[in-house]
Amino acid sequence: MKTIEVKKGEIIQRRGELNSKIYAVEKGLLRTYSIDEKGREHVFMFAPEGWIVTDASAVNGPCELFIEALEDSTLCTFNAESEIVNASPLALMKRIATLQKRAIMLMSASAIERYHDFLETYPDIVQRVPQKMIASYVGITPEALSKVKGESVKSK
Amino acid sequence: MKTIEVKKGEIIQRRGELNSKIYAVEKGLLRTYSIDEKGREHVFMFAPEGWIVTDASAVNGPCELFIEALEDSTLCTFNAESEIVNASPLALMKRIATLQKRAIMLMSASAIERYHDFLETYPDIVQRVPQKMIASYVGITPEALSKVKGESVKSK
DNA sequence: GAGGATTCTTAATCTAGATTAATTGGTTTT
DNA sequence: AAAACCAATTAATCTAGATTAAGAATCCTC
Repeated sequence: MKTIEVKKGEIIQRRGELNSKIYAVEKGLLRTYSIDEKGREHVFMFAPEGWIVTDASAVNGPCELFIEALEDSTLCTFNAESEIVNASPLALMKRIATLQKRAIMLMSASAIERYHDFLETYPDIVQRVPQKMIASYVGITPEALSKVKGESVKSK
Repeated sequence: MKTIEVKKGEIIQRRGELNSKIYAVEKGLLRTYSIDEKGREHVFMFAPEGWIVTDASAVNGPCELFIEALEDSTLCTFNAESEIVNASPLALMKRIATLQKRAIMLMSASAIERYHDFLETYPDIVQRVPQKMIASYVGITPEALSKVKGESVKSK
């Protein structure tokens, strides 16, 4: 385990890399995202202070996700291979619960509902990330996000 | 840990129940699903022989998912609370990887692509589950699934 | 601090998939 | 074996969100 500092905009991990690590965010803000065959980015999760990030694609295979610093950040890094075995199964279960909820939201909720879920999940970061990344997390285009936000304000 | 037999159509666990368990399918076929506020079912996963099912919503809280036997099945049940701590972190990581892939598919792939992903994920169960449950797993209506399957046949 | 590049928003048009509805074939009930 | 019900398909219409485009605001960079 060691502590590292990363600059805003730095890409900490790229798809295809083998040395998958676990990152605990002490200060700052990260995001993870995938890029599909059509070259589109999809924000998978954000990680502000106190959150933990791993690409769980394969414990000993190439990773699927990119990890990027959205702000200058301080991170604790753990070697996934060795440390994961000792990681708390309860922490992993929490992670599974979050993912389960995410998948269910993507299946059953509308764009505006998923936006509100984003606001609940990350109450403090709306001002810190660009709209287009929020739209990507929600699973829609930035244009559509502008539209539904405008509509939900009007309808009040 | 103990082995139980369940009949086709039996609901093994309901949303809101507290005694969350882990089920390992020895024989048969299960599905898990959620029901949203509009009363719609969403198939979360299938579990044929060799698969494991848990509702990971909350380790000690009420569960989110319903679990139903789609065929007469034989299951090994483990008490989640006590056994989860000893569960292999690697098995949990595999589960996280599956969920991560599912969420990414839901964000970035079209209905027909997600249908093909279903076929890859569960190569042996197409004949064993009704179309409407496959459609629900894919995240579309049965009508839309009929349509896209018809189109992909024609285009060959 | 001017020029260029992003970002955000609004609007017009388009499309994947939803909704509604009708038809057919199976299954279960009695 | 009818009656009633459920599953699957097809077609017509509708809608949430995508795409395209254009203008205004904000941010780098030289």
